[in-house]
Amino acid sequence: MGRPPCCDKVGIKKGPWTPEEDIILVSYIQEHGPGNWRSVPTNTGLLRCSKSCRLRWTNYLRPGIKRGNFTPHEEGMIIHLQALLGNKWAAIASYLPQRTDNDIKNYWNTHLKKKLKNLEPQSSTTTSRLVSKSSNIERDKSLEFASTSSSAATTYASSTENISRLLQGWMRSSPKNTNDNNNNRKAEEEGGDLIFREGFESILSFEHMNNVAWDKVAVTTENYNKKQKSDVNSNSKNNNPPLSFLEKWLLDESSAGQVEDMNQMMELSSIF
DNA sequence: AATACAGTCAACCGCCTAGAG
DNA sequence: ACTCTAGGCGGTTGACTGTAT
Repeated sequence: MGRPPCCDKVGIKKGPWTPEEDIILVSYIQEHGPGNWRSVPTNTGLLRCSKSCRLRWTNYLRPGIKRGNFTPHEEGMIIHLQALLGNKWAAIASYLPQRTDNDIKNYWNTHLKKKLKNLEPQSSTTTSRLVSKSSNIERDKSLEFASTSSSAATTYASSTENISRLLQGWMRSSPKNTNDNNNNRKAEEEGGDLIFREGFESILSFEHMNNVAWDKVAVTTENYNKKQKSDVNSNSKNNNPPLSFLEKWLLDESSAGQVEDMNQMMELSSIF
């Protein structure tokens, strides 16, 4: 007898999410906070399984997600961390809070693997040299992340982004924002209200919006912030090394590529 | 213009784990 | 101590788009 499905698959919808579904999910999470995914389909009427709801939230709708091109620094961090941790995408993502594990995994599989393979004959000795090389190659490229390399699903991708921006607008409006969140969004602060408004107006322009409980898609961020707090607490219990060290190492842009040999890499590995 | 091929990425599948009962 | 289940994770798939021929 095989493992039972995570949810009753009869009548479960699959495939890409629609804007309407996103709004329903976002409004529900806004009210109840993320978690208890099992009850989400039941309570919202979404014909999606709980896993699908969780995935959609964590990978696309969650506030603070950065979409689009990876910067050379992010790229370097991913390469460093992949060398240290292996394909532990969730662990790697925990050091790139604006990126999702899925995004990092996709980026690794589609870009970095290839890039490292191409560089391998020239420099097989150290990961960090690879980082340095790849960083240099990309250094002159734009750091902007507004447009993605592929325009796949462009129409709806922008809608998703708008939902995310809307949520960021909520987060900004909350006095409980963490310093980290504030720092991460520093660049977005300029014109933030405009972005918020644009996102909001864009969402309002969707068809079929009459069915959405807009009174629920409202001001309070209490539940979400509570969850965020508890997530911060639970993160302190995970197996990751102290962020203070990694911050020093990873977040110091100038240090990228300065670790010259594998011995140093191994020293770093030993803390894990 | 039509077709084939390659690249990208959102979403699914199934296994693993932690925690509740 | 054991079972059950929700949530988390990594691997993989398939739809879609862009590019080459």
